[in-house]
Amino acid sequence: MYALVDGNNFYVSCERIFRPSLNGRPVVVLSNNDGCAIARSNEAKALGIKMGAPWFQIQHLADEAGLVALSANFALYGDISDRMMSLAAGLGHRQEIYSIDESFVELTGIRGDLAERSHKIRARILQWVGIPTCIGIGPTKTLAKLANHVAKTAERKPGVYPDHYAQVCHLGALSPQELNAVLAATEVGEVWGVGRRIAQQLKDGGIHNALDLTRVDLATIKRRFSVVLERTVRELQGTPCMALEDEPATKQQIAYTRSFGQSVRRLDELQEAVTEFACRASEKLRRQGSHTGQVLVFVRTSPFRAKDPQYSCSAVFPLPIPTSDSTTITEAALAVLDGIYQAGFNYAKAGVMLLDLVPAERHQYTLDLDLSQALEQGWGTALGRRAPVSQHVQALARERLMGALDKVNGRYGRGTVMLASAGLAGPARSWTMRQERMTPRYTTCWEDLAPVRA
DNA sequence: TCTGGGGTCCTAGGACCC
DNA sequence: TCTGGGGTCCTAGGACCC
Repeated sequence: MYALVDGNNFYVSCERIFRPSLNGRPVVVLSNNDGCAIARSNEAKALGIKMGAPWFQIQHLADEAGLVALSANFALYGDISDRMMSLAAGLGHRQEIYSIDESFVELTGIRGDLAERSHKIRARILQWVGIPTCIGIGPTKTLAKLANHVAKTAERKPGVYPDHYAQVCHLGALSPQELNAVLAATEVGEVWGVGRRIAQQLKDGGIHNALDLTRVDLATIKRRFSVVLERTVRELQGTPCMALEDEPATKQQIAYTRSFGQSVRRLDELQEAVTEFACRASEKLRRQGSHTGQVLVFVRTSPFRAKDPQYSCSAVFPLPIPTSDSTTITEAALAVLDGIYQAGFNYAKAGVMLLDLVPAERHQYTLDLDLSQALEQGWGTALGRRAPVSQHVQALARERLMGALDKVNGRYGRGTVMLASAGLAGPARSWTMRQERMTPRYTTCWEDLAPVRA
């Protein structure tokens, strides 16, 4: 049996902890660049604001309906998430942190009334951290997800499901008739793993709700769609196909991409941005203990500016020796940028992606063969050659330099030490993000600590 | 004027190999 | 006239997730 613990309207709830005056009001949290709504309070949803709605299209609601918009404050959300996760873990023995606001908890071996236990954990998270959550329980992860959807919907929209499923819903405790009623009341597109495209195709085929989906022919689903959807159907039928993954998997690629605060035309500005992005991606790479073998850079104009000439291009720089060194990665990224940059466009976005990741401890040395030597003296001699000792010493020194860089930036703040080609902070960096409604980093920064009045 | 970021997995098709 | 069978690897694109 699995539980899924999910923070309600998570980013908005984080903001409300430190600003209780936002309770009861329509609130949205905006994406980077204050571009569009990525989290909405129930009141904002009631105003008809859709997920991903561009801010400039809903801005009028600020005056008309008291809508409050805030810039995304990921330092705050990450810290609140850690606190919520540690309490949610108390529900069972093993936990998989699935996203910033969701975790699966395995309930195998837990005795007693699971729903009652969940209500207690829920109350604790609300009181100790300040985040309202919903908990769904089911025999598979897909059913736990569905139960969570039921718990949330029963709380927010009365009438769809029985009221007592609100906040905590335990599908494993239902009779077959009750379970079928829940599945029948759930649109097929709400099932985890069924997106917009597949939902439409299923509906065209007469499969409208989750109950319909449990009754399809597995072989047909596999043939017409994929093994992925087949797995979803099995899970919906109660057969576990997805295990709990409590060890976070090492990433296979690492990206740092951003839209610019305003469009950028000049190469030197793009060079600044790409330097910064390459360094940030390299930091992430070192944090997970990997080296990269390929650096990809892309630039593109905005598809929303239909009148602008459009351009989008990317290219890869293969590194002869995998590395996590910021300067090497940046040099590679800038070389790619030189190759793909075209003058005369309004660039809206760029990114650096690190591919072909390998564990840092797996060293790879260049073969450095001298072919003529090999032919004259045999392969053994040629392979026996070693790169000069100085090269290894240099590599070691670089590693320590990067370690020191990360430590300094970790302690004194990001950007304390950086590569000069990233440009100096200030108005000169025209490409930096717009964040005009940012709240303080209440829990992760001394200067931003909330004052308490007597 | 103004539209996010970061991932994963699967599949089909082509290149290539024996 | 008539041209096999089986396999791997890589890439691009599509679908999904939050």
